[in-house]
Amino acid sequence: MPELPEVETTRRGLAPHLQGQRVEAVIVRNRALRWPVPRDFAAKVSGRTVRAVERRGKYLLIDCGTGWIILHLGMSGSLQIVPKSVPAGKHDHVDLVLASGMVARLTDPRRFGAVLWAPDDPLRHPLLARLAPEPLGAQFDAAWLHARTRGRSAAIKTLVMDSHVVVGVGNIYASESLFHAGIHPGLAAGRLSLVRCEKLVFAIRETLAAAIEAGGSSLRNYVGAEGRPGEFQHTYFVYGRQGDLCRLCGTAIKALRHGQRSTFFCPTCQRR
DNA sequence: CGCCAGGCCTGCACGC
DNA sequence: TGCGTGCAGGCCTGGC
Repeated sequence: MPELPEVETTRRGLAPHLQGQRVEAVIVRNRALRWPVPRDFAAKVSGRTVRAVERRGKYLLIDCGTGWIILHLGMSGSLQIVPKSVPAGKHDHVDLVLASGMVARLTDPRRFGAVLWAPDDPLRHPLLARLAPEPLGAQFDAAWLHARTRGRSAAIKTLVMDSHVVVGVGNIYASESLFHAGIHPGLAAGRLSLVRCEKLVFAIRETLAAAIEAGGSSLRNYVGAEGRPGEFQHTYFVYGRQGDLCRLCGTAIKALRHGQRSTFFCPTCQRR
């Protein structure tokens, strides 16, 4: 589910409720996430006051002063702020009970998400240490994308989703960005010219920024921290639109598979 | 029943 | 030898 825009939407919704709040208690109902929630997680976090809620790629980072919570929403996760009187449901695995009387509650039916503890700089954690630049940051530019794709024969779609090339772009926004850049998803990445790298970088930034603006996309069960669904899915040009007509040229949208993931594109607007 | 689903790690065989 | 690459598999539940 959540790609960068959904994670950023969650971060923005969460931050005002968490910042400066003391975590009175931590309830772990199910440790069996993507990786087990550390046994001492509750002990590490209880009693700490949250300094900041940050994000790196699709990871949420909660600064507890004495260490950081590293949180990933996986495929089906969401993190919501609710009053602590709200009873926990079947898929509510972790609660941070706040002094304010609210809880930050992690819900994740498929349990592909993660809740980890980093005693120091979370950016040095093995999962984060080798991540590519942020797509909305200055480091991610045409020169970077061009350099990272030289000599690569894999489809550009695959590389756009590779966190060593750029972080945060998942299956939906990869298809959408390539559409906006006019690039065929199956193009061998190494054949992308610098000018087209420029277009793709621009398209990725614009697509993600617009999605954040819309509060992310809601497919199935995604909701932001305040429980509001995102609206960006109404703006899709290609994702999930196989057989529907291209909003720009009227050609039927086609589907492909790259690395077991479905890809959608307009055969007229997108060229190799 | 089988297949699909927004993520991401590991491991394998293969070809250069 | 060591990459890059495309797979399959794993972690899970739920909807069609």
